[in-house]
Amino acid sequence: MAERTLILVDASGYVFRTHYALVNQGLTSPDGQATHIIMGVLNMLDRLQNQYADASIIMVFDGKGPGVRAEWASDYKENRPPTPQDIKSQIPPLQEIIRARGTPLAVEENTEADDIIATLVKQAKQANESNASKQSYQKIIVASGDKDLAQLVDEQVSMLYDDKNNILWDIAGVTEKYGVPPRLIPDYLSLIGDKVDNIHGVDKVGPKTATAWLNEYDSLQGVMDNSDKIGGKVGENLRAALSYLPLSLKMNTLISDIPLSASLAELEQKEPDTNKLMKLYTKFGLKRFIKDMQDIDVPRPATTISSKVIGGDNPEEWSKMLQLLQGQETFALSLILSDSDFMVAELVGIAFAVQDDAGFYVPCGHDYAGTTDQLKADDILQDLLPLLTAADKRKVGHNTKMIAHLLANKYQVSDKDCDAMLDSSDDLMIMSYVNNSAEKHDLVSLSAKYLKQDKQDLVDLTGKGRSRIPLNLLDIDKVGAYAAEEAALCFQLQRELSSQLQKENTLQQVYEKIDLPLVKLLRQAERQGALLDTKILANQSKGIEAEMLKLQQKAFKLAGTEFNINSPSQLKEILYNKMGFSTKAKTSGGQASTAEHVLVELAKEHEFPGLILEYRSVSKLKNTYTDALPLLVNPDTKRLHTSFNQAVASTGRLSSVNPNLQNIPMRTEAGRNVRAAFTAPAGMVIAAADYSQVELRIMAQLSGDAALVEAFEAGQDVHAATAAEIFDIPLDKVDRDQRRRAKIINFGLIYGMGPFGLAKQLGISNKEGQDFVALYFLRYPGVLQYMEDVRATATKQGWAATLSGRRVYLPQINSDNFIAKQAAVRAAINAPVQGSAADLIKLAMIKLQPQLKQGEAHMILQVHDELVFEIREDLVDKYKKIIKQT
DNA sequence: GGGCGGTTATA
DNA sequence: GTATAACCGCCCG
Repeated sequence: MAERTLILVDASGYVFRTHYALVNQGLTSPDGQATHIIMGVLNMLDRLQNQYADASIIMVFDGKGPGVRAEWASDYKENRPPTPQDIKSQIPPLQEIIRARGTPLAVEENTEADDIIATLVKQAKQANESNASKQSYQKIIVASGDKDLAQLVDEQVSMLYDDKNNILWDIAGVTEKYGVPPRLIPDYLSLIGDKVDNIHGVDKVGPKTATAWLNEYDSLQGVMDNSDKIGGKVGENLRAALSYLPLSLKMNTLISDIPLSASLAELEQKEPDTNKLMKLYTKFGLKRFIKDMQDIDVPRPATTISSKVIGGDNPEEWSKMLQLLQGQETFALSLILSDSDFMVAELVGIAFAVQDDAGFYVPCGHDYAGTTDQLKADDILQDLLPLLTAADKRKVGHNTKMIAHLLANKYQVSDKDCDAMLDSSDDLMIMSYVNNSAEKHDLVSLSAKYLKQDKQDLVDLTGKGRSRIPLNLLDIDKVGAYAAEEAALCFQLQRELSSQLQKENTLQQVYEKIDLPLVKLLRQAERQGALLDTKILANQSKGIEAEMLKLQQKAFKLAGTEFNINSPSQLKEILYNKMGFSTKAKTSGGQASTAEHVLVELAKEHEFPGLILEYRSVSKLKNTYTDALPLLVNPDTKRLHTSFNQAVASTGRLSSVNPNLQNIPMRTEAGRNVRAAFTAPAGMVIAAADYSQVELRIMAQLSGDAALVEAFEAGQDVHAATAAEIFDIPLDKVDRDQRRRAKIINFGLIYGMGPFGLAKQLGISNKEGQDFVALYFLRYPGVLQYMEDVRATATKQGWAATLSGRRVYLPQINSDNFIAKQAAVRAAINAPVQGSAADLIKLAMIKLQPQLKQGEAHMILQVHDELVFEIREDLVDKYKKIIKQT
């Protein structure tokens, strides 16, 4: 059992105490709201957390509402003056801040903090006695200046009466202070009474008399029983009070069995929500707390790069900076953005470098209390735009598409200016990708690889997950040092990567003629976005939900038990242990697989696996598409903006994220309904153009195989032609199954499939598979030759090349691990095919874009061999020709 | 919350 | 038997 200290803070008590202590300090937030209580209580909390570093601290507040004592005595607290507005207004934000700090907070409606504390004390003691409890409390401390709470003190519980001077009372301490032990505190208070709370005591009895009586007769009951022995006026008063003293005692006794909405075990310190916290601190002008949060020790390698922050209080510096940039042929820039989503991001600051060892940072969007003066983003960009768009000035950035998005989205920079900027920029991410797509392209990796420099990592600055602090809330100097370093490293990297590309002319060409010019088209397509009919999808979701429920119920019935149908591991248990199906395949983890192809097999013997397949298919549709896509529609543009990643796919393909619009369903009827939700605005239509059999055509081109080339040149159905060849029959005698099998071979070919895989796919024996492949290569000897060539050169060089000269490196092709090596060989065979097709469509996009007039036709998506456009209805024929021709 | 395995959507 | 992205469950810290 873990042992620690539990501190229960009478937060409401502190609220009142700090109010009267600090009310004259005039502390306010930027918008004039009083903050002295927030400040005072947080200071107290910080003190406690520092002093009791390992303690569990719970902040306990009074809840709204009259509470049970008002039922017992209708005049309870009647003499209290109304709570000052200054106090009332600070409690909700204070509680919000405490919650954001992750510090547990206990508050219950119609309940006083004292009673909650008494209840928690009781729970803590029970935990200490229980063997089942995971947590025990070595010490229980009640932090309060309120004498009521002194009654809780015993061998396990002490009371922190004054946290500043660390005055901690045990039983002896309480006894010394009040003259009676803690257990008699309610009795003591009842005799004295409380004018303000309207708890009636005995007239003329104060602390002295109360102490004396209690020491004589041991308890209030004892005093009452002996009331006739007490003479004089106080004796009379005591006898007069006998009727109501039991009620007073009840009022003064804390209640320790309050039903709590969160038990002690649930009141745990959590990770702070730093983002929210920074916002709250900023809102209330709590500068010290902001500084504390920003004061993160960033592990920094010794850097030789100097940084300078250009503030808004010094416009001449900015002018000098601009002049400096004007005099340069090349400058690097690094943008600090508020968000990774290009549709949302705003500029926080911008860094420049014109030399290897220095950078400048111009902050403009830091947004916390206590920032130094900043220039305005609009002014900076207005001054900068001529430089950014100047054709004779080379800009260097990392992920320049993002930079252009920001300018276009938030700072009204025109498409023309964005294009002009991108046309005169180098993108280090793209340069690295062209140089070697198999490596990483982030600046930390590039700095390490090309410059042997240890670049500061962004997460060291911001933290991650819930504790991440957005860059606009981070200290200007810290972000400035980071951004300036980044800009200087970009400046250096451009030189290194340029010379790297120049060593290989074909790579230089791929960069200049394909991947770099593509950046601006992708930005436009992403910005244009796709229009989505969310009503259609919402309807589908509803239908699917009902269907899922039905399928699930049926499946439970057949299985004879309920289980999580989404869990492969639970399904595996049901299928193979409970229901007795035989396992057909294993997962990579060695477990019995429940993958689609397995369930298809099992579905032949029983209804159950088919139900699972059906359920999976519809739940995939719902979770990934019909439910998820509408959530990603941008509220401003009402469109779906994917982001094309130009530097992840090893072969040169693009990929699409947030959302992935390259895997919208197509094959099944229900899936195609998702496609139907992609629409065009009035007067426009969606149009798609795709290459026919592009990869096989490229295989024909690469191999020069006579039969394959001829099939395409004659305009034949290539799968039928292949069937005719290998089954040795006339083209017009090929049946459906023969065509199907030929198609499988053709595709397998592109993927570097061997006889074994083919046999499995076609459901034939390994021997038949071998015969098939042999026969294929007999008919297409050029293809065989090509594959052997690729295998040999890839093994020798470590890479394979596409038609445009793009390289696909295969790090594992000389691996000692046979499996890994074989996989690399297959990738080597596929890479020129897939990669050349990627080059081809990229070139087509670049050629096409200038022919698409604004407002008439827009490219909105690329799906590997397909381009999707939005075209004005009346111009479809015109653009159809242009697109097809191009 | 992060990472990974399993599964499934696309070309 | 190539290339991707996203979702869910599950385990870990």
